[in-house]
Amino acid sequence: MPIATPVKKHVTKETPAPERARETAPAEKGADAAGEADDATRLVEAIELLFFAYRDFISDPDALLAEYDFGRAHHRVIHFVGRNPGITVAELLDILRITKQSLARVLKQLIERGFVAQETGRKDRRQRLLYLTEAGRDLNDRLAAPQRERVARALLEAGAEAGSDAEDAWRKVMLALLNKENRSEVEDRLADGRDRPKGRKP
Amino acid sequence: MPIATPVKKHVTKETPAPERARETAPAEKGADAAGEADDATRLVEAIELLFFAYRDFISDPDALLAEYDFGRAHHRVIHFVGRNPGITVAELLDILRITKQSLARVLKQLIERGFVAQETGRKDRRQRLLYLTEAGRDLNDRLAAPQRERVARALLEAGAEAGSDAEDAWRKVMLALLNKENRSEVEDRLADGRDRPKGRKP
DNA sequence: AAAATATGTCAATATGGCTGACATAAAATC
DNA sequence: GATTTTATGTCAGCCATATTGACATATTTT
Repeated sequence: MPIATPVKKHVTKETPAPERARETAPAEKGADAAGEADDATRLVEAIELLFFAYRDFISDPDALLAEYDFGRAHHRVIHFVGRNPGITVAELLDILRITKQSLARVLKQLIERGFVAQETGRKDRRQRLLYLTEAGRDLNDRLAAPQRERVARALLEAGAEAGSDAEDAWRKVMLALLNKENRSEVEDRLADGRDRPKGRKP
Repeated sequence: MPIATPVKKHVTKETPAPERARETAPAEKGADAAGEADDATRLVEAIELLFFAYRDFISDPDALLAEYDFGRAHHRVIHFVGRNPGITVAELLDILRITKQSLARVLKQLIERGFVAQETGRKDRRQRLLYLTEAGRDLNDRLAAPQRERVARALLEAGAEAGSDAEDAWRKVMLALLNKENRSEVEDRLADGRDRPKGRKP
């Protein structure tokens, strides 16, 4: 599917800005003779913004993961277990949208190497509740650091330009991009209603 | 690497909202006793927003691609060739951040099946300039449609809530999320300075 | 003439998805 | 209490898409 960023194994490259001199691009889309951005163009640009932002965004922790011989799959698990201590396997699968067989592989490695711990559920002893170990929390933090910095910087930069509620506007748009069925799931853990309890429904 | 969404081959599943009743999540992060979102939490939430928004966003065209037996890689190529008619292989590689061997495979298929056409560069005859064929433009459009709709809807919803410059703020943040080296590259094709010519430097 | 560049291609490998089938333990239901 | 359902784990194989390294070709630059 669409415009999902690839993985890039050994963080190499860094090409030095290509010449970009198009010859004769046949038909420059639609109505932008002088300086009008028609809706279609604006929307396609938004699509690309998502692509590029995400591409750069997820490029941050790669080097670190490589040191551990982990991949993005491991990162995702670590992140969401870190965010939802005691999450069940089923819930994790629901977030990640992968099969249990796929999850099993990375989860097994994470457990073997001591980043994730399991615990039998007390109410339902079939369940395996997942937690980060000390090492797991540590790695999680080191992985998140560059991403947090990136977001913080971006919000600052943009906020300075666009008004201090830029962050709020950004969040609202991002949230509105979700499938409706996922809104509440995500909203639950979000700051929108700061008072709401996070990740549980007692 | 981190929190990049998986591919989901045969668009199945759709789990019916799990129970989500955590037992005793040990330590609920940091300082949110009552209703305070510390910076770290806000930033982590932003990270997740990017993950979830992107996950849903790229899920749109999957069904369509499957009809053609294409994957996300094909979509990416079609999109960027469509946006940059006459783009060279090297430029495309630079955008996609993959190796030429990886590109070669999907590009070959797209050419064989008549969605992309090559043309020898006139100034530099080593170059292969890439264009979408009629069929390619058509597919590109059909792929983009649900994504455009999604973005349009999101901007509307959020704009209604957050003021009409929500779009502007959103774009500024998204752009600020990019690596500095990529800013100008991306800005070039963006609406920020509506007057600037797109994708060329004559 | 030699070197650098743009592209293509062969071959091997890894990651992380997928499917299907089956196994176990615990809970829920009849 | 027996049966069925649920949560999880696991084996085995497949596929898409990425990687690396090496090398070939045509063309442009030096």
